[in-house]
Amino acid sequence: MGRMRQPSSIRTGHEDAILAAAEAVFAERGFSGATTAEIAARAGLPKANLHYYFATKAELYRQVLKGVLTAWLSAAEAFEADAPPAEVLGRYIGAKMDLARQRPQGSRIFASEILRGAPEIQDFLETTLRDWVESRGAVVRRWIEAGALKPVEPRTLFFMIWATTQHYADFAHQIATLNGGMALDDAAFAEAKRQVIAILVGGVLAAPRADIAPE
Amino acid sequence: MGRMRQPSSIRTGHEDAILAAAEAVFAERGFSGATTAEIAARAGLPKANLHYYFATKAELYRQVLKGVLTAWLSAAEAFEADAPPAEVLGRYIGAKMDLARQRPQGSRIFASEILRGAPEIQDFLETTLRDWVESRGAVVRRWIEAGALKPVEPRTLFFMIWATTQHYADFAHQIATLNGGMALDDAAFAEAKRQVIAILVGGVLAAPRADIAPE
DNA sequence: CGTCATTCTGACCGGATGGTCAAACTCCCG
DNA sequence: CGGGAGTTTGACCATCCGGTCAGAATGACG
Repeated sequence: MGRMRQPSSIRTGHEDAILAAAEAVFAERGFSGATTAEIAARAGLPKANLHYYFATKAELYRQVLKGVLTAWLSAAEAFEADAPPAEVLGRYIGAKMDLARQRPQGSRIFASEILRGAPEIQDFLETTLRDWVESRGAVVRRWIEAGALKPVEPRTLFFMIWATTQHYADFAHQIATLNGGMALDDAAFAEAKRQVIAILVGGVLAAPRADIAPE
Repeated sequence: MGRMRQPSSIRTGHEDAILAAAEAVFAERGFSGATTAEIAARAGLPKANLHYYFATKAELYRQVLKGVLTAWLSAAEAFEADAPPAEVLGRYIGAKMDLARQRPQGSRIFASEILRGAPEIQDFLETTLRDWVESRGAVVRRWIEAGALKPVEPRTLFFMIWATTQHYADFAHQIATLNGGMALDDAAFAEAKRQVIAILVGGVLAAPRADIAPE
């Protein structure tokens, strides 16, 4: 509506509509199953118009993925702050659970992309993500050395966190089916979030007293 | 080779070859991305011959899925035996980790199917799986009442187990990339398996002494 | 060896889909 | 009001892909 300068408001408006529609369709159908015709229809535009803004389906897909990774990086920041391990981990897991709840489509696109062998985001995995794992892994190792955590390979812990939190987005259909056919309501999800945090954090936190630790 | 009676050996032989090729291709490309031509080529047969044994791509896909679910049910049996919770859970998680290691393709096809909204296995989810969750959920609840487990919603526990174990199959590419570009070797996987079991079981087992349980 | 069922396969077809294009339309600015 | 940049769109095209089919090859059996 308002008049913008450089990128005409009509342009960004339509681009955003297309990106939103594309995110939904890619999440539902996967890259191969998605059609530009359906994306265009859901964005309320003729197909030719979509191709005016995004030359190819692959290019559009890449733009969508970029948005997804940006959101992921935001949640990843919850791992900052030097606080007690239980607090940092709990906050991080909570942030990832919230992301799975609020933007499940992004998680699904990411999962689908990895399943295909990450043809479009291999670079992200090898640079940004690898660096992230290395730096936070060092933090985890420090906690272990300080006796605050059980001795675990940091990556194993990250994988468990990612797997569990993203499961609530990627497998939401299965979860809903096992919930009587209805998606978890806010209360049920909040409770699941609490329990996931409790189990994971409780699972890696060093036992309160070493002398009674089992095994 | 040998002469069989009812199903000619040539028939079952080719069917098996096609099913194996199909499992690989469906896992790599998803249902939409897979082509009958590639499946046939990988099975060493002309495309028309594939369609002689399996009328449609969807029919072939269903057959592959059936095999996947059968394998899943086998692993699910590890939840039997009335033994201490830690043992039963550990054995079950271990079985699922082994399955993820040995038949990652099956897990990927399942994941891809759920992502699409389970168009082909909705029935399985609503019957077999729902029953399984209900019966084992009852077991978990009994453990909780007996004070052996922390009070958790059984489904939350199952989701965490499924998510984590299947992650090692579904996200193997990401794991490999974060492992320096190489898949986990047997030793690394065995160690991961041990830690996953320790964290999950340790996370739900009731604290050794209630009087020092946090929170 | 003759006959019939099964298996094999190259050639083909129709529909779907990603992408193109030229002609129109809109809007801004001088 | 004139004109050019930016935007819109129906019509169109080439390719890919699932699936068909007729006829040939193969094998089983009396």
